[in-house]
Amino acid sequence: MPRKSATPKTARRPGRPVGGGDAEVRAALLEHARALFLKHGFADVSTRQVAAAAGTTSAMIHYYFGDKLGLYRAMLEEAIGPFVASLQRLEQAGAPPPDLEGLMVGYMRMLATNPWLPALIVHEVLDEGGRLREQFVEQFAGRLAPAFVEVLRRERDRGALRADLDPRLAAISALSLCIFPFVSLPVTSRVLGFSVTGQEFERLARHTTRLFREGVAAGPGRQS
Amino acid sequence: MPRKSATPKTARRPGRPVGGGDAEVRAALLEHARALFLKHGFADVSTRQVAAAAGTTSAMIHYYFGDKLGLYRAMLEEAIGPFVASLQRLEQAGAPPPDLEGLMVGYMRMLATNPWLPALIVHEVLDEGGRLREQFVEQFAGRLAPAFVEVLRRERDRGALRADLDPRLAAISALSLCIFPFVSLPVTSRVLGFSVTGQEFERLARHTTRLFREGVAAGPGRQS
DNA sequence: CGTGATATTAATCGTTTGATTAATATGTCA
DNA sequence: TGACATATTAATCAAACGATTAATATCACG
Repeated sequence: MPRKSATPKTARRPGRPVGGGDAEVRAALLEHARALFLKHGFADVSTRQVAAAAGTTSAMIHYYFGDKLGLYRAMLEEAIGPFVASLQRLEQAGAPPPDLEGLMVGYMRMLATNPWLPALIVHEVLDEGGRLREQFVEQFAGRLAPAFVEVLRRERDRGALRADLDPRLAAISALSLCIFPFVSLPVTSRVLGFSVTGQEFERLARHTTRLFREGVAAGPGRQS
Repeated sequence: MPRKSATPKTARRPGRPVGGGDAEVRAALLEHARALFLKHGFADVSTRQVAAAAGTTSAMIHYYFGDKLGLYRAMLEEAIGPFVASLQRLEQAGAPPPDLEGLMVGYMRMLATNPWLPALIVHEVLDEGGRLREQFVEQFAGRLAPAFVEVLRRERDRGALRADLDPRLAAISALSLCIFPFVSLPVTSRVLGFSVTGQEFERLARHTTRLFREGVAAGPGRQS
């Protein structure tokens, strides 16, 4: 016998819920949007999927963010916001000239601490036609990369680096050494058993900075 | 006055076309599928788009390849086939132990010569949940990476490399130095004015191999 | 208390997508 | 020359998608 209006199971009727005044639905949407969009890409994830993961309906996306792209933008803003802010803070604080090793290790630690960052870089920066690539490049790569070049040029002119070193190429090499081990982790963890957790991260960081300075060759001199 | 059945413009009626016996429609589909899928990703490109670019209809995709995924698989097969074949040829040919520099430069030249390869790597290998990632990893990264490790281990035991060098980490560094400059080219070309055409490629190759051997530090000894 | 702002569900709309089919025209070969 | 294989277009289908709306329930405040 079907009851009139009291559906007994989890089915809920429309209407504002009782408890929370805090925007927990909005936060849940952002959280699951980050997890899903960064894992599978923007086009591969539907608004219904995100809403279901967050325990709500796709209409809430329209309510809080306007549309799917609005949710994506808000998610990215929240994700890279802290990094852009800390970058600005560094620039304004009189720019205490950072040392090479500190810069590299700091950058790597940032990638290791936020495991979703490499995926974001792949989807947003490396991927052709990544949404918001413009913004990401301007606010992030466009400032970090020239800073790297400047540090290298200064160290070279100071005599600490080879005189014939091209700072631009060296910056690209440094960024490659710092970033690629993390964005390629899904592959290297399988084909090489690689990992970057805790102790292994320290080994990677030491190895990378030393390789950049000294290379892999044996002995103090050069060979052949 | 609308004519009865003779639509005068380019509109064509069904039926087998007159000339070609060669499968030029199939080839055109593969060609434009590669361009579009590698540029925008599998999910972002519709079968209608590919068909229109190839000057035909989406029914031809069904006719020649079964479905969208079949077209994608065939495109990838055609794209990476030559590389897998040459890899097998190298393995079977008694494995003439390759030198480090040759391996690195050869790998980089491969990326420079086929400009769509970096995009393929981003979409298929680095991207979480990339279709055919399994196959690509097994046939490509899963063979190239261990080969790299083996070469490094041999050179280290031979005394050419530092005794305390971890071959696994060194292999990851070498791959980073070789691959990342190419996959990050869409970014570095904008923020650093970087390029890898002709003469610039030679400079990059020389710089990279030398940095891997000797590092960036000045002088023959070490510092601090 | 009651009225408007807020938050939520369920239902639905129009579009696009991948896939398929019927019709049609050419090639091939006995 | 007729019959079957091949290749193509146009039309269409069901499903999924993004987006929107109407209904509904609670909250905040006078």
